[in-house]
Amino acid sequence: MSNDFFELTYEVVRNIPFGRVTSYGAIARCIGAPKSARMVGWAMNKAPFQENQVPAHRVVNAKGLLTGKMHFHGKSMEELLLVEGIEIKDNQIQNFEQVFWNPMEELKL
DNA sequence: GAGGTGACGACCC
DNA sequence: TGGGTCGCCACCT
Repeated sequence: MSNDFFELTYEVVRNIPFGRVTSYGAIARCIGAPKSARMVGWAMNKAPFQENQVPAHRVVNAKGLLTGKMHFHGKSMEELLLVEGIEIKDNQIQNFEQVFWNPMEELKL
């Protein structure tokens, strides 16, 4: 199943707990494709098209920067993350390490 | 059918 | 320490 990559990506993102965020690279590495971080981003692009809702707003780059907020229509990632209690300043997550959620640690695949 | 792009990351200089 | 470049693979033109 070549689509396992996307499936796993969506599943991992879906498992992100409330008030936590993660990075594309972390997910990519968790599914066994550390060099395909970009694919994770592309998967996020396809996420809204999936029937299963994917909290893509909880996924940011390794720096905690909301690079993909422009792709969101309607409410901004900032707003969604702010509701979860995550502080955002200048499109960057404050206390990134604090709110960062490592799929490897929690999922332990 | 081929080339270029992209919600990134890591390596090199 | 910081900036620039390459890699990666699917989707779009």
